[in-house]
Amino acid sequence: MPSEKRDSSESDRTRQVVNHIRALLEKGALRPGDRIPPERELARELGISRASLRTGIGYLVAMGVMKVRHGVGTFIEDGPAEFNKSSLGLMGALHGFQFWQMFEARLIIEGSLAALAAERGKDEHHVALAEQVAEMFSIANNPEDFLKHDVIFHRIIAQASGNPILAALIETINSAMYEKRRKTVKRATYLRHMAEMHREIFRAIRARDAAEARKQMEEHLRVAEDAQKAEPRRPLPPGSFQQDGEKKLAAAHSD
Amino acid sequence: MPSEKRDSSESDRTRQVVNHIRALLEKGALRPGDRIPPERELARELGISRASLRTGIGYLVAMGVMKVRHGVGTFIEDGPAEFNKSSLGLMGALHGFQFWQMFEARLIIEGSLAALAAERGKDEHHVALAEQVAEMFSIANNPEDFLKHDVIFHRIIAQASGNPILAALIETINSAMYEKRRKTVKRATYLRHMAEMHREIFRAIRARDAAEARKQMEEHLRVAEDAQKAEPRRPLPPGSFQQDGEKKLAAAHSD
DNA sequence: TGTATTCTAGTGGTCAGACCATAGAAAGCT
DNA sequence: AGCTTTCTATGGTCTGACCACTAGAATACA
Repeated sequence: MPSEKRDSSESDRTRQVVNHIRALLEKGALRPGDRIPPERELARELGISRASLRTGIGYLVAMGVMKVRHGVGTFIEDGPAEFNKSSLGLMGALHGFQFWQMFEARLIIEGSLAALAAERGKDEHHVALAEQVAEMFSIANNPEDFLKHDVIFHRIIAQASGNPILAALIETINSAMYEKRRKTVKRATYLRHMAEMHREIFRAIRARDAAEARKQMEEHLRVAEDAQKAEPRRPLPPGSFQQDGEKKLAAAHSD
Repeated sequence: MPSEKRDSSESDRTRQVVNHIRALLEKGALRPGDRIPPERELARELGISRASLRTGIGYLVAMGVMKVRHGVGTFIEDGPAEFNKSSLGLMGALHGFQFWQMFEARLIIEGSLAALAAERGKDEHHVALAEQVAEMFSIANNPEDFLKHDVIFHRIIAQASGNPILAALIETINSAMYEKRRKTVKRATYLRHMAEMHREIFRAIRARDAAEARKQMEEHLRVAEDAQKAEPRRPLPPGSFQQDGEKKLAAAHSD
């Protein structure tokens, strides 16, 4: 008999819970924002202990599919698609990610996202982008607020690209970088320049000029990276990535 | 006082466990493949119940940082960096990912990966790639084995790119597609053509021709996608993605 | 002596039930 | 009405017992 593919990382009960939820999601019986039944009740329905149910829920929470609110209930995540915020940080700790690599990944993905958005963006996206750009200009002296609109601007582009998978990936990366960006932008004196760059990106997207959109986005991100680099080098805060770390090729051949 | 950023998805005990492991990873006291102490023992050390410890471990397992082997022990994951295999599938069920979107993401990321590999690849990578290509030619009539070398080939390129973050992302995507590819390749009669395409990619990388490497890779993936599409359309197997699904813009504006 | 079988210690998986902590709703007070 | 207190529902944690799996040791067999 051909043995079934088993992801040995999940035990039977956990798998049972995950499949149950997945089935409900695929059937459309469960949608973002919905609440699932109380643990005691759902455990009884599934015929498993509450502890096992909680293991399965924890698994789904860790993957960014569900969210638990103590004293309130357990819900299907309803924000933009992304992997769990801390996942990249943990993987960084394990595999020695470095910051320039995050910027590189961001440059590649967001560049393509901008190009796709130029090709596929609808009017509603153009409107939303224009609004964010306008906001950036109007409050160009409040770094905190500025960053907020910056994040939304990029998120709309991801949305406009029509590829939610790439959107989820970049959302994960940006989440991991958010704290650092927040500190950087705080002392930024170039917010107006930033706003102008965003406007250029927007114009290219609205003009459906994919190549230009990519170019502007890449330039924008390079400037952002340089600004980051210019930051005073403080000792590594807890949870940051390593400064260096060569990896061996060995693992690549694992069967 | 500025309130601390709290990821409300993790309770205190879970956080405690995750931070403990993270700290050990960052300190280098824990490396890929290492085993952590037995649950009963570690729980006592941390001063928490075994149940809580297990919650934390489950969290780390779900994020692909650890792996549990029943009856043996709990280990730090030692394979290539990637998010949990089922994460993309779950997110797909939740956000309606489609297959063409996976191919598109793959095209973009692997194209860039090939270009980076051309720029940064070392001799050892060239050697390893050549070996895989040779294997592909030699066993071009055994689809199962062929796919194995195909996977390794792409993994080496990711490694050679020098960006483990992008490598982890593509590894996650490829994992999610593996089962489907396995079925496709089974009836493939064009394996020799595939091998030739891989050889072209390899040559471009060895010649350090980034543009050509990207071009060849993209062409290769387009052919692979067409082969996939030519597959007989069977009813959606459990765990697959939806056929269609427009998303609203609303979520993008969430604060 | 070498091999197959059985046993056993170690370790993760599940269960049951109790009690704690939190958030929101309801009731009571002024 | 508006504030405070209490109650209720729901998730969080603990304890300790028992089940299930794995690997290696001990044993039996040839």
